[in-house]
Amino acid sequence: MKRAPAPLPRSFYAANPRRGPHASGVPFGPETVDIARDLLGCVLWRRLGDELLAARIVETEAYLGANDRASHARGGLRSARNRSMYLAGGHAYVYFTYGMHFCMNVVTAEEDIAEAVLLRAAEPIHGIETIRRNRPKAKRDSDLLSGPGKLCMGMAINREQDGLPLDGKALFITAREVVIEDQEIEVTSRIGIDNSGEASQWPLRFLIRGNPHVSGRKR
DNA sequence: TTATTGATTGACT
DNA sequence: GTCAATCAATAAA
Repeated sequence: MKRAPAPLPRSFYAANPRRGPHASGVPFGPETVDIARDLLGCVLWRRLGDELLAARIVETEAYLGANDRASHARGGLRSARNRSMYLAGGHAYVYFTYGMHFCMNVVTAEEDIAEAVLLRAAEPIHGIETIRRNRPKAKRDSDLLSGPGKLCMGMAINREQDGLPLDGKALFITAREVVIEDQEIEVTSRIGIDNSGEASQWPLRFLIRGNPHVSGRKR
């Protein structure tokens, strides 16, 4: 069985949302934006019994808590669904949407600050046979994890992983194995949140430029 | 209590 | 390009 590197330390996820304006132009939540960027290239691991699945993160989006109209925590809302968003940085927030899909976030910042990074797409690097079985409708390998719902389906992530720490046995994230230059990172507005006013335009989506495993239709 | 909508995907024209 | 699937969370009444 493949041996995984050590998980990222909890300090990796310790954003400080009160530090001030950010160079991105977003008027708050500076560090969670940086964590969304830094998560590109990091590896998401999932243990299923004896088997380890792994995928390199290639697309993320930052969600900035109470002041972000697109966030499930907009206006400071607390509910049974978004409870995990208020955990300390370094936990998973997994939710169910459209009656059929799960999406996984990496919670950032301190406890009671509901900031998080949505994992939108990844590139399978280990356990790909199992990932293919989990994604029977995928027509090619670059579609196995090329969207937030696909990523959860392929990596067998569901309600049971909501609230888990990201340095645990069943689910964890490890550091980049190669350098990623700033020029390799593309920044856009977020997907699927058109009804969130100005927040719809904020540059909070990060992806590895030209990577075939990102979300969206392919040529 | 009922109605609307969604951090999506996949099939179809 | 359009649209159905499918249901929980949230909003509206």
